[in-house]
Amino acid sequence: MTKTLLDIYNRLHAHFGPQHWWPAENPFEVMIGAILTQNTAWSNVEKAIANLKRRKLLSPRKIERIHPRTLAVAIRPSGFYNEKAKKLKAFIKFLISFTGGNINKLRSNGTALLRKKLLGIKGIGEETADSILLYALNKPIFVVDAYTKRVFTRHKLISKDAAYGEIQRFFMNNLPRRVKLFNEYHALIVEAGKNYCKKNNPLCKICPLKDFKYDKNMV
DNA sequence: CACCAGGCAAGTA
DNA sequence: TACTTGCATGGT
Repeated sequence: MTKTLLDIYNRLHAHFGPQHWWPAENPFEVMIGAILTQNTAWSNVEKAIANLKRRKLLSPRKIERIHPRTLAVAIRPSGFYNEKAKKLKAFIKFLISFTGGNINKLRSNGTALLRKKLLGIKGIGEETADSILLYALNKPIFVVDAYTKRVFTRHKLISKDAAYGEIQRFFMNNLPRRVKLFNEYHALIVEAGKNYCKKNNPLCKICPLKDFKYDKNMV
């Protein structure tokens, strides 16, 4: 039952190799990056993060105190900077009120509670919440994004109109609940989506999943 | 020039 | 509920 999704994972991993996500120095940086990368190329997020580091702003207390306009200027390269400045402030406000900015204390809470809390913050939706849970807090939850939907729809493994939660359950119900696996799998899907499952290229000849024989009853 | 990128919330019908 | 639109930079 869990065999086929694992087979796809193995195929992708053999092709692309380990992805080393999330590229950041610490969990706090992961959380900031998760917000900054919303609908934005990662290369632009890197510039914004570098600006924050250069200005010594990459800490809960600094972002708590800084004026939104100043914060917006620093994160400008990541786009939607006024919106994202608000989002960062809202997230930090939650973080400080909830655990005083202590990440370990944050991590000591259950996944379901944390997810609910994160979704209550203006600017954090399901993907961002799950990215924070998995990549910053090491919680076993599967991250779904546009690539996940595109790749698995193209390969006819999920329906076109599947909601976020359905797709997430599809993976979580059919894979061993391991943080490392969820981490690597999502990153590999992103890599596959970037490289192969593009628009105008649905039948890519070198797609690593091209000749993959899947079982219709895999789930 | 157009299109896209590791989304989300608010508005409309 | 199911679309649509605003938000914005930087790479191809």
